[in-house]
Amino acid sequence: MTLILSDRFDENRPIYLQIVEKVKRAIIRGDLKPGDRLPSVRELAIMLRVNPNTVQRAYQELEREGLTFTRRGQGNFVTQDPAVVEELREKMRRELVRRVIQEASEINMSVDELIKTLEEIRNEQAS
Amino acid sequence: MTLILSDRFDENRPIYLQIVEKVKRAIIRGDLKPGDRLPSVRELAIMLRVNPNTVQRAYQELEREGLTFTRRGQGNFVTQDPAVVEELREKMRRELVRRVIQEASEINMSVDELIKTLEEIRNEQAS
DNA sequence: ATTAGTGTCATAGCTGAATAATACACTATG
DNA sequence: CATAGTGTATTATTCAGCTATGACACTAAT
Repeated sequence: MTLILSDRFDENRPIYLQIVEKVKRAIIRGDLKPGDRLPSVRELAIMLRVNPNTVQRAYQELEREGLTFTRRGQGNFVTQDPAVVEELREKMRRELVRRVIQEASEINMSVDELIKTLEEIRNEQAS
Repeated sequence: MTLILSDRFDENRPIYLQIVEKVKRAIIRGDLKPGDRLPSVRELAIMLRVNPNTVQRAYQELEREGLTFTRRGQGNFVTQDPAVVEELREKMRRELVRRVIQEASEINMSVDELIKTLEEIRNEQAS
């Protein structure tokens, strides 16, 4: 299956928004390609152990954002437009970097320190 | 005042937990030092425009975690133990780095790419 | 003693998120 | 046509978070 279902949900954020994020990441990774069909509402509900209504709400939000579209009786599909996917990819990367810098600054951690820590981890992985 | 109050709360996470995080960051930055008195429940409630009960809940959580203590009739204070503060600092730094690596991997962004992006930003700032 | 400022507790009410259980319309397939 | 699998909608219920309000005990200062 294309959607990671391993980890539990964060109890402190709405599940339907976490499903939205999960699908977005799958699209960015290419696990869900343009035109691909998403799991049906009922399928994904079972996989994630949530209510079908919750998945439905997530899918509505994805469609509202233009990332997916619906064919009644058939299912939900990833947008055909690769440009939209690329835009999403860049947006999420920028947002991630922006957030980490912001949060680091709030605990007196400079970009330099951030980089050094990441380099250490990279070098450990290499060994 | 020692606590940043500029930005609004994230509507998707409990306010009391966001207050907990806010206080923790102030402690790590040194804006709140060991032994320092926190704003009173009512004071902070007004500053953050929330209900005093919500601040109270946040303060209870901070005390439960051993970061603050209470003197009835006097207020809440930051723990006297600098080791506890240092431990918190290290924990939050580690957690931040761990999270960014995790989230990056979920959108096919390697540690290398992360570092390169951060370096670009650092160099821009230097100019 | 009185007063003002603390933390603390209790009750009630509101709202959004999530669940549970149905039902209905559409589409493809046999 | 019948069936199974789609999305969609409705209603009811539960729960956590938050607010509003009031009250009480403790502490320090006047």
